[in-house]
Order: sequence, then structure tokens, then C-alpha cells
Amino acid sequence: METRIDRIKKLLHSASYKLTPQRESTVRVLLEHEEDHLSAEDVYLLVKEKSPEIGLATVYRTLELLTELKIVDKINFGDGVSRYDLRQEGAKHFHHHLVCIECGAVDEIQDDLLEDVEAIVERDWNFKIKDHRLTFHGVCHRCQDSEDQTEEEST
Amino acid sequence: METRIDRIKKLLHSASYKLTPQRESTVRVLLEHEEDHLSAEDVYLLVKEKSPEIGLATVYRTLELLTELKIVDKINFGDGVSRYDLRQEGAKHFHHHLVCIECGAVDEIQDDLLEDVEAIVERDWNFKIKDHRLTFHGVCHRCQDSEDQTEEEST
DNA sequence: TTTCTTGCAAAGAGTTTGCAGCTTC
DNA sequence: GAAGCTGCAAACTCTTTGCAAGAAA
Repeated sequence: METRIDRIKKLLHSASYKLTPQRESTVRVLLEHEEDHLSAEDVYLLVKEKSPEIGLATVYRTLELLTELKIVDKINFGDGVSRYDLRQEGAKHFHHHLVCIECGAVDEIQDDLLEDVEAIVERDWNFKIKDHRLTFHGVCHRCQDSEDQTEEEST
Repeated sequence: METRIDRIKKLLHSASYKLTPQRESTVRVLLEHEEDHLSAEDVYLLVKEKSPEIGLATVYRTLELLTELKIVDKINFGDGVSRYDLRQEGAKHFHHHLVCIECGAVDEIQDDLLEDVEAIVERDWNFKIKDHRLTFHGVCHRCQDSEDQTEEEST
């Protein structure tokens, strides 16, 4: 059976790149932390656990390569750090994010909620959309729950 | 008549800050370039034209202050630079952006296109939205026009 | 061999901070 | 004169780059 790594390997090969051990370790870390939004430094530290010889520059170069091939998306939530997010296989568009201003958690929305909006933008602004970035800032359900609890306790 | 500067001055005062000459120069530059998406360096150079004594650090500090008071919004289009965008007075939400991948132009959409989407997110994800960031990457109408022209010429 | 890739260290870009001096109330 | 603000320079963080050595085709 063809694994996700195999498919990524093919993508690299078809662009004349190799899946070196360092690149494979980096991709594996991304796969194992698909839910997270790791910075280059985060990825580096995690890769280092299993491949201690790896250099930070290699991680940066690999992430850049994967971004170029659209295997990962590079995002920025406003702190000065780039984060890297594996694309869902076959996803036409980049998924959306919910950033909690209380606890800092970042949740993902895989549904494409923007189809209608994009149709409007393409028509009314005559803009040919290739990709999008949508992030909501607010309070996540977990923090809302704990606030409710606090209110209850205080009464 | 109360000008926009006056209102910003009041906002500062109500948070116990002063509208110093440096801060005023900085705000004026932002007002005069409302359509642009200036980086701190851009603002600094423009302020320097009229107030040559100003320091870059003061511009950073002023922009940070204005961001904190929600007079400007800090955005990041993925190049490593923060850009600063004056909020529309009375705007509930941050406006949207169209970034052209050909010419780099950044256009603004003031309409709030996300009302329906936000209702869905609040309901289905139980997430209390405070703000949003929506950016489309694609080809602007100007670049599409010039592409059409090139095609015509080549036939 | 030739080309690609890596690790290290240095460089670069953008931003923040410490501090002495200057305003302002 | 206390508190707030500024300019400068140094420090800091994140990211990129040059280069010699190593691996792969």
C-alpha cells in the first residue's frame, strides 16, 4: 500500500528533488504533528530527538521546499514566527484557523466556507483567486466553558 | 469641526497617552497613505521627510501604541514584514485584502463579506469571534488585463 | 565525476530594549 | 521634579546564505 510518505517522495522526485533522510525525518515530524502549527524551531527540536545531527538550516530549507511544492502551507498568526501546516491531500484550498486570544490554541476548520464569498470577489472585483488565508481571532469553546464555570462559582 | 486627528487625540488621551509631535506626524502619514499598506520602515521614511529628527524606534513604539488602541491594524502578508493599516472609523471588523501574486499590489475590500461565515463558525464551532483576517492571493484585474493584451498581441 | 544536499557559522533583516537626555505638567 | 516620551545604539529573534565537506546518481 502506498503511504503518505511515498506520495510525498513521488512529489519530490517529480520536481527533481530527493527524499533524503533529513527531509524524511522532517516530513515525519510534520505528519506526527498534523494538528499542531509548528514553527521552524519547533520542527527542528522534534526532528533532533530522532536525528540529532540535523541542522536548523536544513530544516528551514526543507520547509521552504515543501512550501514551494505546496505540500505544506506557511502561515503567520501575527507573532513574528512562521508556522508550517501540512496540506490535506487533495484539498483545493488552504483550511481556516481559529486562534484563541485567551489560551492561544489554534483549531482548524477543514470545511471550505468561502465558496460563496470567493464567487462574489471574483465577480465583483474581477480578481482571479488562487489561494486564501482566513483566520478568526476570538474565544474558543474550552475557554468559554471555563469562564462559565468561574461565573457559576462566583455566585 | 472635529477632524480625524482630533478624534485620535481623544482616544489617546482617554488612555492617558499624549499626542506628541512625533506621534502626530506618524498618524498624519498613515492618514495620507490610507490606501497603502506601509511597513514600519516605510512610515519612518515618510515621517522623516517632514520631521527629520524622528527615530525609527519612536515610529515602532507609536505604531505599537496605535495597534493597542485599535486605531491601526497590524497585518502580515507572508513576507517577513509587519504592515500597518488604519482602521475605518466605526468599522466593526477588519477589512479584507486582495494580494496580487503577479505585481504585488494589495487592494482592500471594505464590505463585510463574512457575516454568514461567522454565524456558521460561532454556531458550529462554538467560537466567539472577536476579529478576523481574510486575504486572497491571486491575480488582480490590472494584471489580468495586461495578460489578455499580451495574448492578443501574440496572435 | 558531477550534481545535489548538508552542517556550521556568519550575515542579514526586522524589531525591541536600555538608557541618558529632554518635555510637559 | 516626577512622569512620560524621544533618539540613539546595542541587543535580540527569526531566517537566509556562503562554503567546504559529504552523499548520491
